[in-house]
Amino acid sequence: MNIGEIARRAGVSRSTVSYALSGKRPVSAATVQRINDVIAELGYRPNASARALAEGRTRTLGLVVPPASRRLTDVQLGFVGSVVDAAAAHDLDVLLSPSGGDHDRSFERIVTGRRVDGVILMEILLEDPRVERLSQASLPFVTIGHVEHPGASWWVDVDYGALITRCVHHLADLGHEEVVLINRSAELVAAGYGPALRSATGFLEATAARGLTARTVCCADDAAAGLACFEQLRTQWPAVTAAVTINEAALPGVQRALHRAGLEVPRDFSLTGVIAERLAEDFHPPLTAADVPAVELGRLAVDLLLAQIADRGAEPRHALLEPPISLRSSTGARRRP
Amino acid sequence: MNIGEIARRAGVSRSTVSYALSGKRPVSAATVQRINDVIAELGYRPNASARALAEGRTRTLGLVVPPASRRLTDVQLGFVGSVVDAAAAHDLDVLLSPSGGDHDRSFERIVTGRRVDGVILMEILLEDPRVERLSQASLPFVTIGHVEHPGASWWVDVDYGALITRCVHHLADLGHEEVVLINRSAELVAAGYGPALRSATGFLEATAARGLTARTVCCADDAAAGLACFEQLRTQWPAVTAAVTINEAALPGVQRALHRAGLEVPRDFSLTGVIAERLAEDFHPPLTAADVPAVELGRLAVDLLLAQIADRGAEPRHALLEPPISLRSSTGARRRP
DNA sequence: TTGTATGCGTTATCAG
DNA sequence: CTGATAACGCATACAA
Repeated sequence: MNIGEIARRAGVSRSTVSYALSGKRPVSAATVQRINDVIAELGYRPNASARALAEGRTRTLGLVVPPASRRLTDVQLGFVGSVVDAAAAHDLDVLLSPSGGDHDRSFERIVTGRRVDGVILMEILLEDPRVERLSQASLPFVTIGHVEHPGASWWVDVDYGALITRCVHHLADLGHEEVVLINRSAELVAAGYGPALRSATGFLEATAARGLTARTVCCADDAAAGLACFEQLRTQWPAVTAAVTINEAALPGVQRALHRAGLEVPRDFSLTGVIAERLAEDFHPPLTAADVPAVELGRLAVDLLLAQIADRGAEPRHALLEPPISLRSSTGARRRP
Repeated sequence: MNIGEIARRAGVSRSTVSYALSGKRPVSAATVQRINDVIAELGYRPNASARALAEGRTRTLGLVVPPASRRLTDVQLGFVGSVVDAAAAHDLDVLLSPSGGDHDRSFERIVTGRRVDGVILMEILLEDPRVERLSQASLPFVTIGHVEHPGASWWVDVDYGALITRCVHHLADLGHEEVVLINRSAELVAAGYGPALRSATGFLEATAARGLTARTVCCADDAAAGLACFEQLRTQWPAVTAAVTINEAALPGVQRALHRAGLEVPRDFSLTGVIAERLAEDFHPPLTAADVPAVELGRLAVDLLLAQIADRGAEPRHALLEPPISLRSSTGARRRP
């Protein structure tokens, strides 16, 4: 079932069928009608590989995701979903590539096999070899997150530093004097994971600026770690009255630790941070937090990538989002002892 | 950068390069060496579209997922991750297609555009038009979940009916006499979602067999619904002392409702069901439940699909998994009033 | 408005 | 062991 067969049955040449389908050349109404009838009857669709070969583009976007072994967070899941949906809205398909670190077969296939017209890279490190690789491959790409020295590259990100700073000011305004940052895991920090490092920096600067005592703790991405982590920090720094966090997966454990310690939020303890909207609302009480606009970021990444593909010489663009903090019910004035 | 360029620089013909790469014809060691040097120097990789066109296969698998608007549950996320990883282990890429219901452009592209060698379909309904569509397209496919009359099709699934039955027997053995099934949403039930319907059937049969009073309630897939749902069922059927659930997303709400009602698990109330392992362990106390082996199901689906692609005339195969119930701490003897 | 011819980059068949 | 050359199915420049 190919274009030749359709042409034969419709009594026209193959190019006429092609042009009738693409509309890139006028075709008489009667001919179009006949062709469409045959196509409808046989359920014909152009072979994607042949079209890609002839056209020089695949109508496919690559999405590089962390391997399944590292569980996806809610925010990451939001990225994937919105990228796929945004691409579908443009009639583009999405090819998934699970990529861990260095020499990844799947990643190499994507980069160098001309399987995709462009790539969206998520969960990158401050120094990420994959960004280098894509640059020299001269394949259009957009990163969700930005490397330390983005130079002339395309990216979208959330300004973790600014958001954490806002959280700290909010707590300071409420009278808190000793606060803790519950960060992502020590491994991620050591590997150079941007959100973790930029949050830490923002936290230290903001607490210094407001004269607060700052504590920082790294916490693995699961509930058990959240529980252990919180209990430890309570015994180590009993004067801490508020926490800022970017660790979504630890929240259920933090919740349990608060309950177990008999702390009521926000009366006895304030909690805020940068968290996916759904999780912030699932918390009890709902978290005052900056909601990561994962869906918007994903859509934006697709938009930028398409702009870059359409005009490969275009000036690099980026977007650094700074969503407002949603005031819910998890922060309050520090209770004087 | 194509195979002709490599051939030219290596001083051989294009076919020799092709055979050196595929190994489908003997090539002298010296020639292979020379070719590999050139390839390494230029970083050449065969064009995937051209190869697919010539070879008649794409080395790509299609994965049909629910659209992002419907949030993925933990179990579904497990499917996606394990399918992608299993495919990568076979050097296959995965093309994602978000597909809601009937005539979906993305789904049609996949099915009829020869973009993939086979398809894995997840979250299907008991009567699913997409299964029909794939059948008549004679494209190899495997479903995660099975339609009502699977006939001669390939699928993998968890035996929800059997697992729920086991949960009921477990509760009956502990002396519970009035139990409730917290099912997925009413919309899913109405649409004919297999796990929801098979769980309901298994629940009713098992409770009848053991002479228990059975209650059933549908609950939307979020924490707020879980909370509302649980409070409602407590007032409506105050004699209920245990619940069975397959609704992961409602669990945080159920947890809060239990706490708010002052019920201690398992002393005052028992809770069990079919739940992703991670969520079962995150619950407080950890849930006695049948862990959905999402990773194994995904891997199995890929294996079956590859078997089908390798031998398209093969006898259809399927796998109905019945994982054991992990005894944790959320079920106990009914407390006599 | 339509038809012919060529190229896209590989694989695979047929000759040597 | 290696080289020409014909598919694969489509898009498009060139002719009419």
